[in-house]
Amino acid sequence: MENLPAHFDSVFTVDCIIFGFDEGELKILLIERNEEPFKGWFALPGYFVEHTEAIENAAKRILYESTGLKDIHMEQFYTFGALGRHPHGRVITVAYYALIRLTGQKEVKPITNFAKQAVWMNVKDIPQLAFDHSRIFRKGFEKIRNKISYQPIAFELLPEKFTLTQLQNLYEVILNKKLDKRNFRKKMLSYDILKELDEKQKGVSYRAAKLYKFDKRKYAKNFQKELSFGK
Amino acid sequence: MENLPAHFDSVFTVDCIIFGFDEGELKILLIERNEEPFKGWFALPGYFVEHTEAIENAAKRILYESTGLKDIHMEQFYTFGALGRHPHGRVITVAYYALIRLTGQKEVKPITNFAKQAVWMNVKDIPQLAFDHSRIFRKGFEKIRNKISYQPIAFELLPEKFTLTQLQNLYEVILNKKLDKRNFRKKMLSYDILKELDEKQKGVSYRAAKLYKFDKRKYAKNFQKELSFGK
DNA sequence: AATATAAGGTGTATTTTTTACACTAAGCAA
DNA sequence: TTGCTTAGTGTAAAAAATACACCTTATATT
Repeated sequence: MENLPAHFDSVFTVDCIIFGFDEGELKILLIERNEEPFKGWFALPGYFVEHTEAIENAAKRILYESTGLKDIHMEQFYTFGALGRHPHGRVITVAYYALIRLTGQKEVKPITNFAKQAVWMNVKDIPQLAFDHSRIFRKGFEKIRNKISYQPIAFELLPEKFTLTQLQNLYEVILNKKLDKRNFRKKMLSYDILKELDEKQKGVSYRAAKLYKFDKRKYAKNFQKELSFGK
Repeated sequence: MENLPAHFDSVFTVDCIIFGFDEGELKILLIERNEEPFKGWFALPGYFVEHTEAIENAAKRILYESTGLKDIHMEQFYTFGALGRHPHGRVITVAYYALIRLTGQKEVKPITNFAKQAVWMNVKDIPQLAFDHSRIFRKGFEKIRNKISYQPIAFELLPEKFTLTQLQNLYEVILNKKLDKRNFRKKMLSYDILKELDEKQKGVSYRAAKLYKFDKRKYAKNFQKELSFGK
């Protein structure tokens, strides 16, 4: 790397908040650290970024190593670079979140590096995390909470076919408030971004609900106009 | 820096989009590069981050060196780390924007490092920039465009005392659309975050308008409730 | 077969918010 | 005094958001 002064080099890492939705609960994947510092603490999955890879690639790699999944919706949301956030020196951390479909997914392949175990933990029960990961988590959670109101990210967390009640539950968990069933359905359907399937829920011991799919084509068509200007 | 593997070190920098509003135009500060690569091109002000400083501090330093200003509203908005974005190797860049009061400000102290000159350029006339700075600019501009609709950032760009017409002009320039005067005033005043002053505009060759101030106290009081939940 | 259980699914009236729209008032300059 | 330029103001209509309760349907239980 000619011309770039080496004394400006910094250590930096990517950390990921991996969200999943299962049994009505929003969860994130945490690893239990096997090494100092913060041995025995829970932490967000993360790792160093190589000299030769793009940041985004590092994020994808971490997701793959934590879950075995590829081609997942990931988004960078903030970069943490305060002094003293890592006990061994200044470390820059670029934080991403990922939204994955937990339902149907069998097992999560746990990380071996630095990790004793990997667990899915309800966002309502997250303990104090290693380093400044509690802060990172709060910031990322806030990000998806804002985003869900104007971008179709909820569908990344649901199975491909879902009921309106499942969709509403997910909104309720992320927004942390109860929503009115009739108003929710009216509004969601008015966006005209769902495809109603000729299919119903199975294996429930009560009246089965209709299944829907997110329709990317309709979404693109109907929200193109969002970009143009009214008066 | 014991314990952290040196081969993960990366070069990284902070770049700033410094926005100013003057004579009805939204402008950013650009420097003309004096050195290769991209000698003679315009670029965002930026510099390497030292080992021993927090990212945010580097951003403040760059702002100070470019404008002589301190205690300015700055916000980090994205980190760029693709391969090939710098011809001499992989460079990570954390991007910030700053909102400053240009009106009343005399001169901008130009950067000497790497810079031939520093100029204020209307956001509508930005040429192709060095490196991937065009992309950084677009992303930052988009950020403030979104943000202005739900956060009181406009006031950072206006003089302390301003007229409603000036405020509306600023919204129009950032949102890139004409707004209705009556509706704009009605809505803005309904937020109850402005203090009407017993003072009028001076030095205009037509009827002088009332001056207003942004009232932080009112803002805090009235938008506390935003955080609580309705049904 | 009848009944109980549990969630699915639906409409309307009210309130609030957003939009569209045009003229008079004030101050300065010629 | 007249002309010019921007300041400042209200109302009606449309659209969006909210509040609210009952019947339907599928399964499980007796």
